[in-house]
Amino acid sequence: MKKKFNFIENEHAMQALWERESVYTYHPDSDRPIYAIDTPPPTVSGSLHIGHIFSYTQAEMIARFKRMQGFSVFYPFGFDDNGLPTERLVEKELGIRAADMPRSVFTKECLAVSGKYEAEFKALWQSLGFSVDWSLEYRTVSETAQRISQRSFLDLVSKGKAYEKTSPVLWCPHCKTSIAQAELETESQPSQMHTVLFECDGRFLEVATTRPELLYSCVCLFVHPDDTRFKHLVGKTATVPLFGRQVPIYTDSKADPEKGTGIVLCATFGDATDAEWYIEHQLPLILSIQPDGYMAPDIPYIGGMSIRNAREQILKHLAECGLLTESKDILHQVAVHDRCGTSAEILPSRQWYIEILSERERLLAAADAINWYPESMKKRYTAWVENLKWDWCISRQRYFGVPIPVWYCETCGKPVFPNADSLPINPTETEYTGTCSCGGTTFIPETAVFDTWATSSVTPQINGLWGEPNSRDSLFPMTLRTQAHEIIRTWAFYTIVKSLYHMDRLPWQDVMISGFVLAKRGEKISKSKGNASLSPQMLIEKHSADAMRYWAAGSKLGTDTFFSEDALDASKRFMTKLLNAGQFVLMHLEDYNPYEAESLRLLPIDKWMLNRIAEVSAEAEEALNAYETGTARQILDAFFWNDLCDFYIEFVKDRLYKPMIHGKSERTAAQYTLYQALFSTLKFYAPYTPHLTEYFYQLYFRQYEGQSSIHLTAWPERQSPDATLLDFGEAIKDEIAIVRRYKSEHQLSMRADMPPLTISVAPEHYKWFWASRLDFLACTHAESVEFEMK
RNA sequence: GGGAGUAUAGCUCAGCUGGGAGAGCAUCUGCCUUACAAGCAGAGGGUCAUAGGUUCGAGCCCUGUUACUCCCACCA
Repeated sequence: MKKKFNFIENEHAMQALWERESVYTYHPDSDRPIYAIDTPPPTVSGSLHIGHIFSYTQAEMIARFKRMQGFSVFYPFGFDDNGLPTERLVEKELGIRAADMPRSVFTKECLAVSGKYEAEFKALWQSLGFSVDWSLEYRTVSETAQRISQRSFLDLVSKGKAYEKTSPVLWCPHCKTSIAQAELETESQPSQMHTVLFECDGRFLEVATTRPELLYSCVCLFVHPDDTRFKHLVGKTATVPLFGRQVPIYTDSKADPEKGTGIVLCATFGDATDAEWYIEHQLPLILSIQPDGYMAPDIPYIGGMSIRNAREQILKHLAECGLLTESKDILHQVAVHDRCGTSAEILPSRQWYIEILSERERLLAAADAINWYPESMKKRYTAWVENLKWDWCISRQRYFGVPIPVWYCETCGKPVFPNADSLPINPTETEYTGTCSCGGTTFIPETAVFDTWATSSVTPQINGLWGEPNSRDSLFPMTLRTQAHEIIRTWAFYTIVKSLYHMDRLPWQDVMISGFVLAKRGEKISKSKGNASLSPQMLIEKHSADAMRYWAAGSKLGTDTFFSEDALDASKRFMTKLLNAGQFVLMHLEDYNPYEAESLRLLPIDKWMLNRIAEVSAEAEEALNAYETGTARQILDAFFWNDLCDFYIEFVKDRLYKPMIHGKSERTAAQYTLYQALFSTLKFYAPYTPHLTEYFYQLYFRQYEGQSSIHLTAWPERQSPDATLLDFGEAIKDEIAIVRRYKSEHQLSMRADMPPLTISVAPEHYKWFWASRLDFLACTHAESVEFEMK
């Protein structure tokens, strides 16, 4: 009895083999063309989920394919383990708060926790059989990455692209840090629209607001310049309810006559428009909300309260004074911080920015110079760039991150920067020893850190060790960036910005954008939403890595998909089929030696099979060159299942078993063809199911083919196939199908005898049919067969 | 409100530059066929969301409509 094949044990064995033989090591001195992949370093913010497998596996298959195409593949892996996401993970996991301890202590905890998760991540990728060269692994918190990140910053400062200013900035009161426009998410929340009464010329003005707690910060009212209802008010002043202050009434075209009462109050700051007005109309600054999310202590009625309490309290007072005329329930779209879900506020503070608004045209042109796969993803990028409203704020008032290498002169406030050779540097730990241009010698260190994107946007430079003594300049520009579509506006965008500024060139040639795995209609699987019930580790242990990979390759690039365990049945079915087919072929190759190639006399059907391989190779290659793993898999599945298993093997089976009838050299011809067919099939599927294909390679093909792994062999030749021969194959398949249908319809066994057959064939196929008659008879169990020309 | 995507068999989806409507799963009917019953051979099943248009010809191109999804904007 044959022992049942254990796919999972085989996977462990093959992974050990790959490591032992350093199959995936990148050879910088190779004379092959380089194919460099800018792999996404997953954010260390929790465990990985099925969506990661989906998108990373699609990219991994490309790495394997490109290797077989003859490229020297640079396939690194990294972890993005600094910044707010990691902080939040650590705070949650350890039950601590960064603010409660010295930064050095907290940093130590972060390194430990992220290190633990990274080991988990790495184990997962390895258990999926990723062909990564792990010696190229990087962490964005590593010294080298920090040095490159700081070098990036200093380069931008020197080029005038990075600047600091005090101005209204998006602020998360929960995380107590500035945030970037890209970090906002919109959330629907129930709220109320309140109408409050201002007073002007002894009459009441109705003004609608959703944020009455900001009345204290009201600095003016706006009406639309064309709004005739309020023309008489323009230029006058109104009295803020409860607080009694006089504020001017101005016009601005952004005041929408249709919204609210047509009169809008401007507070510093209720929303982004307020911030714009503040700058455009040079309004005074009256702050209500503090960085910690509480109201300033000196505000009457609501000082020191939380925003929520302040709102209730102020409404109570307004109502008591008869200054509140209406409160209407509405569903409100609120901008929240994507990491914590807290409503973002706008506060003035000193932050560092990277200039992007002024370079819009250049950033748009960059999109045209990059190949987007699928093409439509480019529009997401251009739409984002066209709608930018703020320069990119890169500073964060947080703890665990790359320090911003800046001190400020105590005398004049001017920023000063470290020497390039002192990087990485932490200004809170190292004093600035120079002298300011104003003569000042005392300096205050910047305590903020870079946003995580400020560092992850230089992954091409980190991979290429930009500016380091051992830099790998030959990697630029990288060939391929792979990522999911949700971070086009962040990671892809910021990476392009940085490469253009630093090197005046694009970071990569191609971008491959994968879709998401959705849990149910429209819902994204993510750890924060708690629906990642199926852990990748468990699925791999239960179903095998190859099964997961085969599934991940199934959908069209860029489109979202659903996952259910049932979908893995198709994977298992395929793997069993490949296992059986492989074992069958090898059984018949036991007495075959490819080196003893006597003068081969291939039958037409054998030649057809070889031509089909060439054809399939070309078609699949074309799909894979466009990063369409799903399309390629369909082509391969049709070939393997229909042409090889159901047709060719059945057709030549008798020849293999009965050389006394068919002839010895005819049997060898079938063996030769099966050798080529199985080997090619294994190569075709090597990117998809690397473990199972490697199994057969090691078991049999390695002794003849030389390479230590199937993954170092070349993609099957794609010499142009003979079209007439391909037609002949289809014709003979049709004839076999007719016989099979006849038997099926008459409820006969496939081995049931058939009466004499007469087949009419195309003249150009006649001699090939004739040469195939013995195979044909055996396959159909017909008593005899005649071929006549059509 | 702006942009993008999707709509094809009961389910999940593929259909490239316009000419045959397809695959897997599910259902049904057969078949123990010296690799595989986790298989094989078949069958049924679709007005290709909808209304128009272009064309000799439209799932595919154009316009409108509807539904769903995603991204962005919208906090008066």
